[in-house]
Amino acid sequence: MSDVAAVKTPHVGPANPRSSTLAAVARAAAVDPSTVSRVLRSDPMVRVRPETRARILAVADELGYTPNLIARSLVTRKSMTLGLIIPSAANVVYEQIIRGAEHAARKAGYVLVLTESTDVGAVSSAYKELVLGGRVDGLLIASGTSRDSLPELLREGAGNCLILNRRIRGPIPSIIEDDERGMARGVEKLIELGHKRIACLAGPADVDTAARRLAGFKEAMAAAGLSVRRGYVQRAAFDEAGGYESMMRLLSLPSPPTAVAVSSLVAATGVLAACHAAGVDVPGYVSVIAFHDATVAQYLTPALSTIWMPLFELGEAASRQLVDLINGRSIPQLFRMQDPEPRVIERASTARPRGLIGRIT
Amino acid sequence: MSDVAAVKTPHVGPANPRSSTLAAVARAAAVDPSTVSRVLRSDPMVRVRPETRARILAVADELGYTPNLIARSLVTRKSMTLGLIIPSAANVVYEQIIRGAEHAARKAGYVLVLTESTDVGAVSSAYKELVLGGRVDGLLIASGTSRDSLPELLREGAGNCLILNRRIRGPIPSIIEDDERGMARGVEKLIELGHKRIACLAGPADVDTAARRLAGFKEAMAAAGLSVRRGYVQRAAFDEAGGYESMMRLLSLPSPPTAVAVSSLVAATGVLAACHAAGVDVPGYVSVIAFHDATVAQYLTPALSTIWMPLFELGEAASRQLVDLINGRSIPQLFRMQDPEPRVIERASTARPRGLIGRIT
DNA sequence: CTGTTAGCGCTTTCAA
DNA sequence: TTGAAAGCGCTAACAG
Repeated sequence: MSDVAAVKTPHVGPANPRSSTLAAVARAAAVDPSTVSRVLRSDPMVRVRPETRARILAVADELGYTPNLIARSLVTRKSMTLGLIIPSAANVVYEQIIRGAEHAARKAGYVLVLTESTDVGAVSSAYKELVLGGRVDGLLIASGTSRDSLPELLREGAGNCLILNRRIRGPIPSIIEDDERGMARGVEKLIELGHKRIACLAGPADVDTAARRLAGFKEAMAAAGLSVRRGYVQRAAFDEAGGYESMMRLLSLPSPPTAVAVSSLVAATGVLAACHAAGVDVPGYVSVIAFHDATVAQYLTPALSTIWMPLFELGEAASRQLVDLINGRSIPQLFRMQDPEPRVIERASTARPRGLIGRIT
Repeated sequence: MSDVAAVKTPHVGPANPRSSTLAAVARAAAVDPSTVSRVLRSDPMVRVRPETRARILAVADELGYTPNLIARSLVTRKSMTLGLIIPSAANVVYEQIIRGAEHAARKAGYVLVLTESTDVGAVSSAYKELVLGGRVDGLLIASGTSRDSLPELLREGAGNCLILNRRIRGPIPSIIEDDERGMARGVEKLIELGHKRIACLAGPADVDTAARRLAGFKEAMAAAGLSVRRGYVQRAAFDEAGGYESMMRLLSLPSPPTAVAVSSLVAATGVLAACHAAGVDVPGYVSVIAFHDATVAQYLTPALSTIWMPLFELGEAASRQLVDLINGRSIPQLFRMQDPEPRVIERASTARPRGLIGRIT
């Protein structure tokens, strides 16, 4: 009764904005903190008198109460947060994955946070900081470009991790697109148009997706009984400069291709630039098709034909599987997206080969 | 002595990967937890016997100890995390900001997490979840496109927030680029080339940056004694479609401009596409310059002249100021980046006006 | 239906 | 130089 005990600020520290506490709400509503906790989490299993609930809700609202998730995490041992590590957020391809992952995470009650890191070493420290530090319950790893470069830490059973859009040796499960099939669809379309001298502008040799897209190219060529000519497979970085240079090399070949399948949408921008610089007409002289689709494709000159892949769905599936993993359900070690299927979007950059123009219908 | 007390799992919950605890390290090193804490945070103020320190370090390493940041946050009341809310990570413009913000945050000992949200309502709930929930110490808000749309919550003194690249009425401080100056530089360049009939492809009327870029356009025109013709200011969304449609409208004018200053790099892609579709040569018939620079600009057809802005530096400054704010230092209510200065990067999309070709020099 | 009792893992006075 | 004790804000048994 005589204990006036004003609210004390125990540790000084900078004045961060802080919501009132659960205890304060309890006091004001004249109930026990545990009751407030039950009501506010609206645990449906728990029965509380409507009148009490109403009072608590009213007080909480009046006091502008927001639960301290840090405190909650400490006791529940879960943060209800998923982490996504990406090499670069600015890639139109990743954006679709991000949106899908975000969507599915939210649907499962999780928040998604992104961390950029090109550096594979950073992935390992992010794992320690985020997962072991308790800030996220699981990690989607879309970074670490090369096939075998994930550090030991991750290869030796880092829990609650999922490799996204990449297949890596080791115990961590992966979820990937059917890159082989996607690329094969694109090449088949080129073949269907009448092309025989088809080149592949493949990505870096040590990148898993690049390898699988190249495999799809080769499969489709072989299936049609077409041979891949010398110099028709060019390795290039997945960026504009890589596409530009590789295309220049292709054009300088004694007998250049009549069509090129490009492993990356960004690189394809460089390919078009190279053709323009070399005074080569697309698709008159050479057809171009790119892996992955995005809005920008239809605004390039000429509008770029693309291979649409289920990127949004990949992101969704990744979040769903990670949540399963976190909840102790078992998930496949390697999941390959099969649905919806890749499909070719024909725009202005593909046409019948130059040799055939005017000769066939 | 008889107490064998095996490690118990108090609450069941899914088996999240958990590092060993500080208490475990203390036990193994036969010291008090507080001593371990002191050593591991390597507080330089605190003096501990080298021998003890070494032992603790060794044990911690052996046990693979990673501090639980959640627990630490609960007591220190800081998460050492900064949040960045962006409308879309896929924009090349934001990428530069993100990198800068990340860089400065890390330098100050903070981790940066991104959250995508176009929806302005989501900004408000993110504030509650992240800042009030204690998950981040401060928030950089680059979202909320329209000038006045930030919800009440934010306008009435949300602490530890900084509006990034946007000026919004209300108590929250902002940090912006000198958009007026940047756009003016671009227009001056066009004027210098001899253009008089210059149009501005401005962004949406309710977006602050768009308004300021348009202001810069008008200033530069007025300063040169040039009038802005009817229909020469087009409003368009900051995307490819917006640029495309607006350029088409400009081209259908009775007397079309000889040069266009475009408020957005993404929209400029649409502008080039429109010119191509309309059979209009760039820069022969019309010159195009775009606000903001990125790698892709030099690979468009034709290579796009741009106005380079200090985006990386903007991100850096934003993080720095937010950290200051968090630490109780005062920061300017409105900070306008002045350094480094905007500069025009001339590429192939700008040239002397068609009327002057062959007539001057 | 609600209160009591213990902590989650860490930091931080205050003593020794 | 180190230990003891208290507690951050919340949840989750277990009683009542």
